[in-house]
Amino acid sequence: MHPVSTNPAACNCLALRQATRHVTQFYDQFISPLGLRATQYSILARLHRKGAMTINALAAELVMDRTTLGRNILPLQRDGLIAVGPGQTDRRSKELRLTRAGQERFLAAQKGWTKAQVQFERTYGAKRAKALRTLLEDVTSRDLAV
Amino acid sequence: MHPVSTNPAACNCLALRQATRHVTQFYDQFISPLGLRATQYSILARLHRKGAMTINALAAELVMDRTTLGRNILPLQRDGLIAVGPGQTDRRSKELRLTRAGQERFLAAQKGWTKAQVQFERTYGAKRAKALRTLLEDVTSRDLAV
DNA sequence: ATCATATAGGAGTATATACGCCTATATCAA
DNA sequence: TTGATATAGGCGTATATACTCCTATATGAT
Repeated sequence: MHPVSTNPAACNCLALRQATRHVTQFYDQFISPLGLRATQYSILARLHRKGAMTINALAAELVMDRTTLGRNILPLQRDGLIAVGPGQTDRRSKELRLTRAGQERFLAAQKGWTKAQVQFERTYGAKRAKALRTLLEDVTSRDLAV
Repeated sequence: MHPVSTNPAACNCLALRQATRHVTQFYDQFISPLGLRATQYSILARLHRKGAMTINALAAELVMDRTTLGRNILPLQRDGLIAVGPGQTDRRSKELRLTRAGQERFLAAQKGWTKAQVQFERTYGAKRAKALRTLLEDVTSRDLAV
């Protein structure tokens, strides 16, 4: 009924990458005028919801390589949106926290995000979007290790 | 029943980006030892299946920005995997084609891709993968323009 | 034929992504 | 206490992504 698809045109990875490029450009139309890229928005959003946390902890939550997050925080730090301090208990770690400016920037960008989300779900269908997120979260949380 | 979700934790864009990072790393484990990244593999695969085409045409097929593809072909060209020549009818365009070395590299990498695809579908479920691809292709082909 | 417009692609710039190797600190066993 | 090991994070390097502005060529109207 559902054999494994080794049809080269049915690459799960390519389908994901194409959809992500397409959707990221759409969301970025709404949030980049407010001074944040998609990745930056997700970083500030997480710090806003969860409070201060270390690079490793935040990278794990965002399903992002530790070193990638290390690069991604640089422009945010440079622009004064996040502050980086030593970890409370572990001197090796760095704690990331939203600054006042970062919180304000995030709240402004959130208005753009909401417009993008609403328009996306109207076009694509809220039911379909929910089904997609469920499948995506299942992929993301699954251990695919070799 | 299915209201538009403006729950900040239910961002369609973030769900896509996280899943793409996760799955790309998995597929890359299989194909990068054979000398290609995921994006590079998709470029060579398309040229192999469709034959020579211009930058604009290939970028459209891969749902990739024209300028992004222009950068992405540089290492492939440098390594002699693709050749870039003038367009047949339009002197403004550049025609991309697989070289012999490119074809061989692709065919070798395809073995790795097949292993990744098979293992992914065994872990995630072939039926679920099919459903995911259908939803993703629907997103990708849809005009989301503001 | 000429000029306005449209299209193909490149260059500069900036961020995003991740691998391998490195240093510093923490932890745990003897 | 000390030595082995594990963990937090940085740095070098390379590719990936896309925006803006630019040049060259093609096309279409007059």
